[in-house]
Amino acid sequence: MKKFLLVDDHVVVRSGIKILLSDIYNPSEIHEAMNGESAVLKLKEHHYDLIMLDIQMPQTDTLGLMEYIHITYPDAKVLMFSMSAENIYAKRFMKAGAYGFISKEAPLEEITRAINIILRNKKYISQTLAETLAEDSFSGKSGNPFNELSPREFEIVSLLLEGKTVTDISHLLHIQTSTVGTHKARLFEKLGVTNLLELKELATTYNL
Amino acid sequence: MKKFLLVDDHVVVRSGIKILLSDIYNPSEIHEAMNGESAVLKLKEHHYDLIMLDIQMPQTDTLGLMEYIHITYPDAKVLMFSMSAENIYAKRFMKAGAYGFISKEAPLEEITRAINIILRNKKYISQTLAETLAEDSFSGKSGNPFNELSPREFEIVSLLLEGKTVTDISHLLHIQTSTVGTHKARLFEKLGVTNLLELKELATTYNL
DNA sequence: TAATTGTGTAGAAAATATTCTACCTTCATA
DNA sequence: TATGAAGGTAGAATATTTTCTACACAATTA
Repeated sequence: MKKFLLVDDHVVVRSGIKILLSDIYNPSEIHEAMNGESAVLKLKEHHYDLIMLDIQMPQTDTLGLMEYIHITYPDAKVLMFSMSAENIYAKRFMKAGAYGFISKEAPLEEITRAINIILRNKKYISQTLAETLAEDSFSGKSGNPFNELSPREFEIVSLLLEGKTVTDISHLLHIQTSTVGTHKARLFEKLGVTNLLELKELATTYNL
Repeated sequence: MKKFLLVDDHVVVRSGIKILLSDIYNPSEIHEAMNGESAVLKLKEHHYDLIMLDIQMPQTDTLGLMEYIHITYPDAKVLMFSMSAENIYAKRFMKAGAYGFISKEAPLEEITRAINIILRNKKYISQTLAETLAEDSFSGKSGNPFNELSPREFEIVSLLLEGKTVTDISHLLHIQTSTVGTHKARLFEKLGVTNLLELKELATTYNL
């Protein structure tokens, strides 16, 4: 009897994963959370064999949540779910302790495979992610300038790309606007851009 | 016995909607398509009571698909599905003949309501969309929102899209920054955007 | 013709963003 | 173990942007 936790803000996505899971593991117990807060509460009360976590949720700092889970429950196995194709986020989440990263666009069999692998206590690495990782491991140069960013800078660049302002971000992250400003300036410098539109363009070419 | 067509590239989303639909209408026949091409083929062979169409699919021009469906099957009822919240595209899809537009973030009841309303041959308009539409319906506006701009506003929007700042523009045009600010605010209002990134996106969809 | 609407323009005040400097930590390494 | 680099944080001073209000001048319309 496996116990799962689904964290996703879309009711249709949760339903979809739910039937997928109950197709593979029957019987199984499946809990749902539609945001980080409720996920944290669930985790306090239950032990799960697998946590499936959507990386895009409004009002939720998913990377932070992933880190929290990893620190608080080092044995927890988290499979990150992304709406967009395999992207630059994958590596960061893996570094933060995720057991796997998969796109919702992936075929059913691959999702199933990922889940099975993780339940056998191994990390799931997709083909494309494996290639990216391999590429970086020689050549300290990653080719992708976004990888030069520190975790905090990356967090901020993501928010900036969502159209958030410096003030928005300072509230979201509970830090001063000057701090956000500093990060922003440093990351613009690292990426070699001078304004938001250039940043956007750069992000697009690296499909972030 | 209702017949549905789901067009979405995500297997989990399709599954989710599927159980939602079969909860509401039982028995029902539900077909799936994971891209525009396969949707077109399905439409040639079947008549559907409702088509649910995701607006975000890679390699698919969804607005074009919507127009095609509307022209080819004028009686077809299409409910657009968007991953993001109610957005600037809604209006354009409605104009292209959609029967409704709903965010996947919407609560289950609202999705259900939308489907029911459309099956009763009425268009489903969300509260927020209704407000936007009501506003324009007075002015017989053209398809391209950029045409609503005054010459000066258009001049400024172009410079903004080149990455120029308000100050840059005030120098270029020999006017005060507050003047540029006023134009900028008015044009954001007219275009229904709230930040530069949204403006950029809108401009891109109209390949400006 | 009088009233209204759309445009282009700013001044002033308020809100935001940027810059500069600086202080901790942590971590790698000479 | 001392040294220095990298990262996260701000305070303060500046600079820029936004907002609000207002006014003039068409063009349009009642």
